[in-house]
Amino acid sequence: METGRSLMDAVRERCGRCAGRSVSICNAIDDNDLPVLVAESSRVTVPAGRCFIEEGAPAHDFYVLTGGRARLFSLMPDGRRQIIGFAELGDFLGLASSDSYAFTAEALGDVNLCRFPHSSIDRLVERFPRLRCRLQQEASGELVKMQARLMLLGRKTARERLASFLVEQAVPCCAHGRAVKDEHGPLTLPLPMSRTDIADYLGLTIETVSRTFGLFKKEGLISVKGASSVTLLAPGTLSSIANGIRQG
Amino acid sequence: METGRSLMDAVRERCGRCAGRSVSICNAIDDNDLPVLVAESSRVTVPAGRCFIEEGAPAHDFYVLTGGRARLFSLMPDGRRQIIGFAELGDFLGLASSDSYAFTAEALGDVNLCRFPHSSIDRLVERFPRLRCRLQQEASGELVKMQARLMLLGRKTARERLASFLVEQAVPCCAHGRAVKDEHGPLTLPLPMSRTDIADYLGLTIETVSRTFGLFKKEGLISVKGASSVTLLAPGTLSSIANGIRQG
DNA sequence: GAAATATCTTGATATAAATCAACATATCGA
DNA sequence: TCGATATGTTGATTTATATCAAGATATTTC
Repeated sequence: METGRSLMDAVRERCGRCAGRSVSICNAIDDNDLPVLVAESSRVTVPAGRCFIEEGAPAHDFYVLTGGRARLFSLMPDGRRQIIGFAELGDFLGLASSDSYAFTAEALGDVNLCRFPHSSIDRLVERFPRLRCRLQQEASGELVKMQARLMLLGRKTARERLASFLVEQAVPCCAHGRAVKDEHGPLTLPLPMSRTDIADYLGLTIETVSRTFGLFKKEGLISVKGASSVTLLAPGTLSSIANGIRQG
Repeated sequence: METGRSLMDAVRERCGRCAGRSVSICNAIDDNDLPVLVAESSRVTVPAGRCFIEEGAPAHDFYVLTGGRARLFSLMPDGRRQIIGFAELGDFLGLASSDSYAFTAEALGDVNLCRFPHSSIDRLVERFPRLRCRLQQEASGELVKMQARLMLLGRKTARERLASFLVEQAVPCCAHGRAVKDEHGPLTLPLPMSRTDIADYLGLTIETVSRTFGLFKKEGLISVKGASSVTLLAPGTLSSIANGIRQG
């Protein structure tokens, strides 16, 4: 059974070591069934700055992000940009599309992906009904996040927006399920995106973002190392600011 | 077969005459199978101003809106409100929730609904696999709309927001699939929501909404009858403004 | 490792939209 | 039908954030 053996090797290589295995939609599929997953998908590597989904282009594939981070955004004709989200490990991309993609996805650093053609997802879903539920769950979670972002963009102040952003970035760094509180002590986060990205994510200008970082620093809420790393010194206070409970 | 006959009568009563039948998720189910749908759901009538979904409450049910309109919103602790959307005929409510609802739903006028407990949807989906696709499609469409709303709230001016709102309200009034253009001539829309609702939907204040209505009126883009009805005199121009192509 | 370039921060000023305030119109209840 | 209440409009002023403009750090390139 040479074929069987080498297939298992391929699977071990692809899914066995995949960092996204347990957090992505792939966790709806048993280890035993991984060969099917491998057969229906292909691995893609995208260098920093390259787009792998283009707004308006025909939507043929879904992607699972298995390494690195990406910015998702739309543009207005005059170049105004709104960043929809920062995709991270395990995120499923391409749900928000009918015939064509509703956003562009661009690698922040180097990015690893698994590409699933729509037809592959159809076959997988047919074979593993649990996957359908998992996709549904993914869509629901995405919708809930979107609603929170509407509140942020429609009704929050610049301070509240930046605080919300920092707390949101901290969530994956925290123990699962726990809220962000002061008691957890300082929390250091990487910020792989530029200030411009943060501004376009929060509906602000780069200057306002920079100034607000400055204020938080002065107030002892954060400390900054070289613009691409922050330490939350008072995560709970930031969380209160984010929710409009406390103003500073 | 008296039972059979009366059941068919009940079905004819409930789904046969339902205005939402062809636009809601129910269109994934054949006429022959409607009795199952009737058995798994119940009709609900909600008087004007009453909430039928409460943000944070445990999410037990989905709803299909079959008459009237509803405002969906979240609140911040200090009362700031963001309207997530205005639900209309055929809309499927409750997808954006995990254990608890992510928004409150409040009847604008009197509202008719079909309530589907989660368990009923599970059974229906098991029995009619096409329904799963339809739900997926519903979620995708919702996500695409949400992304457009992020751009609106994050990057558009007051003029662009109101123009976007008016064009959006016009879509269900247009022939299906056609874009809103000037050639279609004047388009009269009911506006069942208050100015405050519109403001909270667009991330503006009531005064700014009112002033922008005033400007559009003066510029001959719209005419207004008693605050709850607008006529779009130049739908195409409004559409250009909405997309930031033209500023006035 | 120094120059060149890009990114970020900080300051001065402008402005779109918010807030405060008065008035007008519509809706409702007796 | 009329007064009372809610809702919407318009005007004057304030303010949070954008814009304009330098300067300061990073980062990259040779």
